[in-house]
Parts: sequence; structure tokens; C-alpha cells
Amino acid sequence: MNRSKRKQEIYAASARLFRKKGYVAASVRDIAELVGLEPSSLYSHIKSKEEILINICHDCAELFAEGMEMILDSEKTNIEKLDSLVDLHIDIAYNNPSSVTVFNDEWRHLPSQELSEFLLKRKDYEDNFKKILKSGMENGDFEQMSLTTTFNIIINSVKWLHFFAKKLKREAFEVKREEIKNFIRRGVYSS
Amino acid sequence: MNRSKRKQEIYAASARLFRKKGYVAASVRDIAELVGLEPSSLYSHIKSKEEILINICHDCAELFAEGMEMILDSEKTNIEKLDSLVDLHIDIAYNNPSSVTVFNDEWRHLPSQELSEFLLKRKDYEDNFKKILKSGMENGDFEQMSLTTTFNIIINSVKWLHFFAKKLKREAFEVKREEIKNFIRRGVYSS
DNA sequence: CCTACCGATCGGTAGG
DNA sequence: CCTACCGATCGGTAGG
Repeated sequence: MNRSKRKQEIYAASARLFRKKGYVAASVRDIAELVGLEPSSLYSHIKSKEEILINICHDCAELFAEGMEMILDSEKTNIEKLDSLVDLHIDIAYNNPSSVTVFNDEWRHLPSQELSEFLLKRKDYEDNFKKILKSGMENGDFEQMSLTTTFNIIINSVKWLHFFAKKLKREAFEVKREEIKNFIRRGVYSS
Repeated sequence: MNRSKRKQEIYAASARLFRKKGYVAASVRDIAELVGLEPSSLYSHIKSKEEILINICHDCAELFAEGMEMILDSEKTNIEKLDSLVDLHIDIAYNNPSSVTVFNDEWRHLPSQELSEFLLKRKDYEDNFKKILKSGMENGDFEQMSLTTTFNIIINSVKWLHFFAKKLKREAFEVKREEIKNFIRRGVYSS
């Protein structure tokens, strides 16, 4: 097995382990066992345990940032943009259930510099999301409501699906997608 | 200071610390420092670090269980029951922001016996919640939808408020309460 | 409630 | 990629 493939394997195993036990409780020895190496041998592929967390959080943040950029650059209406944002969250949850759990719950264990960058990126994403909501409220597409409340309800309405991703067949998952999207539409769209 | 008051102080400080750093990363030495004791002195008040987690999770589970029981025993309509359930979640989040964070995010570090009990109680709560939703869907009060999806969207629509509880004045908090409740009503009530 | 201390486990390094 | 090992920190105990 070549080096970069092995590295990917280590990251994937770590994401699953961090998801299951939490970053702090997951030991380097646990990770090593999952990939069939001695603990010290991990260090020819990684620099530190923290580096793994940094990479997982960063990659996941990139998925959101890229999705947001595409949506902002599109010619869509606010209604369509919100729909696409919800799909973005749902797709990431389905395709990366482990990383997204780490991204959601373990980011606070990032070392301080990476933590600052992470929080800035997250703030950026939130600001862009709110801009779309604001624009939709101003042109009458969306119900008038606090941007912070609306934003938080929407993203948290999806923030449980990643726990079901592995159990659900594609078809059943798509049913949930529509249910969530309909719920959000009823809550957000101006009536 | 009497013993039980000191014990309460230790639990409160631990809840705040567990919230901030996570259960595993929070050390007994950290807790001791917060309450102004030597680490070993803690052990004349507590049996173990795990015992603290068990108590926090248990107490919080009780708040939900008691609230659920009152609502189930009431003569309310399904619409009123759902409204009361959302208020229950919101009130607990406002009054116990630290414990509820530990309850939400740190329960998996419970020792195995307490973990089983915890999961059983949580399942019980979920089943009762869904019964109310089901009844409301059957009599036409609520929109037809998967019970699991509806349940998860509702509880997660509130599961961010506890991060704001300390920052928000009562008045601002009550505004958020109404916004959340209205959002859920629009999403759940049959139109 | 403190001083003194313990075994276990942690992330990580040296050297091959 | 392994064997051997290190200092730091962990939760917790003995004894007063």
C-alpha cells in the first residue's frame, strides 16, 4: 500500500474513532490498532494526533465553504438558495457521517491557532447564510424573524441526520431529506 | 460551609467545566482548583469523577422525565401538549445551561451500567414524545410525517439555545422562545 | 482537608 | 515499520 493511501486510511479510522469515543478519549494506540500498526509507526505517516483532528475539521469546513461559494455565485432565487443550503448540509451528513460528527462536536479540541481559524471560517459561513436569509426576508419570500434564531433552527434541524446515515438506505434517506426540507419550508417561507 | 452545600458547589463547578472542556479533558485537578481544594480533598465529598457525571446526567434526565409526566397526566390537547414540551426543553436550557450541555454531549462517557439506564430513560422519553405526535397526526392536528423525523427536528430546533442562555436577558430570551415555538408550530401543525 | 505518593496510561521520540 | 522507552499527566489512596 502506498503512503498516501495509508494516510487516508489513518484519517478515516481516526474520524470513526473520534466520532465514537470523542477526540480526547481516543488514544493513538486505539488508532494504531484499527489500522494494524504499532503506535509508534503511525508517526511515519502523521505528525501528531492533533494534526489528524486539524485535517478532519479543515476538510469538512472546506466542503461547507465550497458549497456556500457555489450557491452564492449562482443565479438562484433566495428560496432556491436556501433549498440548496439545506441540501448541502444533508449531503455532507450522508456522505461524511464520521467527519461531520467530529466537525460538529470535537472542534473545540483544536490547538489554539487552528481553533481561531476554524471559528473565523465558521463565522464567515454563518454570515453568508444569514445574508441569504436577510435578503429573502426583505423581498418577502421569507417570514420576518431574528436571523440568529432562523439560522440556528435550520442548521440544527439537520444536525441529527448524520447519526442515521449509516443505517438508512438511499431511498429511506431521501424520504427524510424531503421531510426535513418541507418542515423548513413551512417554517421559513412567508405564508 | 456544610458538607452538602460544598458538594453542590463541586457539582456545579464540574458541570461548568465539563461543558467547557468536555468530561474527559476536564481533570480532577481542574475541578479541585475551581472550588479551592487540593485534588485529594475532593474525595471526601465525592466517590469518583464518574460519580459527578452520573449525577449531572441523572438530574437532568429527571427534569425531562418529570416534565413529561406532568404533560402526559394533564388534560391538554395534543397541540397544547406539544407546546408544553417545547417550553419544557426551553426552560431546562435556560435554567440549567451547563448541565444540559453535559446531558446532551457527555452522556456517552457514563460507565456501562449507568449508560444503559440512561439510554433506556431517553428511549422512554422519546417514545412518549412520539405518542403525542402520533395522536396529533391521527386526529388531524398535526401534519402527517415520520415520527422520528418530526421528533428529531423539534428537539434539535431547541438544542442551541443553551449556548445563548447566559448571554441573553430574560426579555431577549422570551423573544427567542416565541420565535422557536412559532417555527415549530408552522412546521408541525396541519395547514 | 492536607501531604505524599502510586500505578496506569497518555502522546511522542530514538534508533535501527 | 518495529522495539524500547520517556516524561507528563491522569484518577485515586494512605495516613494523619
